[in-house]
Amino acid sequence: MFVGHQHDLRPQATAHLATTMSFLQLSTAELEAQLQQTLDKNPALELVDELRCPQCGKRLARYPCPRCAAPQDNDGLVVCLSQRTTFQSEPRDDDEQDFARDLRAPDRLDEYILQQIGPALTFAERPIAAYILARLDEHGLLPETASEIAAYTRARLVEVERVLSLIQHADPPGVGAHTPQASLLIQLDCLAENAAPATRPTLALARLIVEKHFETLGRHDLTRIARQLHVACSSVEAAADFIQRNLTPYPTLAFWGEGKLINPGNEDALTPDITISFLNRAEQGGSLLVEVFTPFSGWLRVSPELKAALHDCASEERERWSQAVMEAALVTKCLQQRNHTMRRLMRLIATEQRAFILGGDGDLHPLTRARVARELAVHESTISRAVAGKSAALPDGRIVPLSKFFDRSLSVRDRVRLLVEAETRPLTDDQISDCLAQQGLQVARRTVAKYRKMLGILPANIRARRHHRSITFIQ
DNA sequence: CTATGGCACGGATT
DNA sequence: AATCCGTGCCATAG
Repeated sequence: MFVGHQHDLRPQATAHLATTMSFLQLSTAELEAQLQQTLDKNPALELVDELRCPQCGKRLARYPCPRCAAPQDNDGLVVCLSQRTTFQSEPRDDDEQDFARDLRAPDRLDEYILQQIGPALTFAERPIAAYILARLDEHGLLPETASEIAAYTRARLVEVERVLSLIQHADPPGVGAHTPQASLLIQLDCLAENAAPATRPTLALARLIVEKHFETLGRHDLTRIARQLHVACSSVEAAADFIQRNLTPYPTLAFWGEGKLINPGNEDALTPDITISFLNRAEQGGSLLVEVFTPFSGWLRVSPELKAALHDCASEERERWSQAVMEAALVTKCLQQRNHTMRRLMRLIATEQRAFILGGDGDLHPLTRARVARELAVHESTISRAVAGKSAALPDGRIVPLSKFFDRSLSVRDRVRLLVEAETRPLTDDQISDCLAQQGLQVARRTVAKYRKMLGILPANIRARRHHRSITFIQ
């Protein structure tokens, strides 16, 4: 979602401003499209593999030429498109969070599922599957009904239902269900296929409870269920415990483990605009290499030939070409600006959030765009634009949107997650709040509740025991 | 009475 | 100026 390229020729001042701004907020892919378009249309702008100094003729790795006096008149007409910024970040004295973090599981849920069901799909069913997967919410549930999907994809209901069934029975079982209840039922069915005979009765009872007494189960009124089903209370308890232990109302959580949510609408997490890696093998403690991706490699410049030829041509032509040259100069200048800003921004982020880059969510320091803007002496909106819609690949393979570096509460959320993971008996929101206070974090009870919800953790009275990270086979 | 979730307000952030 | 976020208050369920 970017502002369309202006085909008309505006007064320079506005055009400059507009281009600088819009370039900055473009992701690499979007920038590539824009640039390609401009390259095709504007003969004054050219892309060259290597650049030679107009004075000494030497091949340049930097512009302007470090040896010769910089050609002042050409200033701003050339931009290098291979960006590499390296720097040392301060060695840290305190913590020793140097243990290896486990590497990430597969990245995208929709791809993962598509991989599984792909072979079973007919050609016509593929778009339906793609649509459904795109519409999953962050818990892996499907807000729309099958008939709505059918209407939207102009497919027959039976086809949609078939695809839906495939998705629901693919690996994180229960994905694509309409409600948590439906999801649980599907998960139970999947479990039933491999169930050992001994667990069959429990399984059957669990299914019955979920199907007919879901509401009551939610209130944890087990005795009532037992009474209505004419079953022993202990059996109901066993079934409830089984459900608690092996199922999750949020299928993706089971799959992604501890609270790593994916955002299906956010495809820019796939193609990072920036990579951060270790400069040498010296792993921790060394410097970080930050690399800002650019659409093309090489140099972008205003064609010197065309510029020279400007003088001797008809005045009518000259008008148009001079416009073209100016636009080309503008584009390169803006690109320089963009690169400069991105480089400075990333340097700051990488030093400031070194702990987070090396470690995990809990190590994120609070950082605001406003502060970055102040330190870099640019306007706040500049930082906003620079951050918007871009993502960075971290040394350990995580791909995070740049906005994550500015998440105010990520580290606290992580603390909450750890607390709940380590709990022996369910902690109430108030207790969690107290624990946090002991760690020096003053967080209101109400806020803990919000974080809990964000993490997909059920309220204390519902989660009797720790929940498992994935559905395991029963023996 | 306790634990939560909903609504909404104020201040910070973008 | 618009939006986001933490939080307090209140209703509700157990």
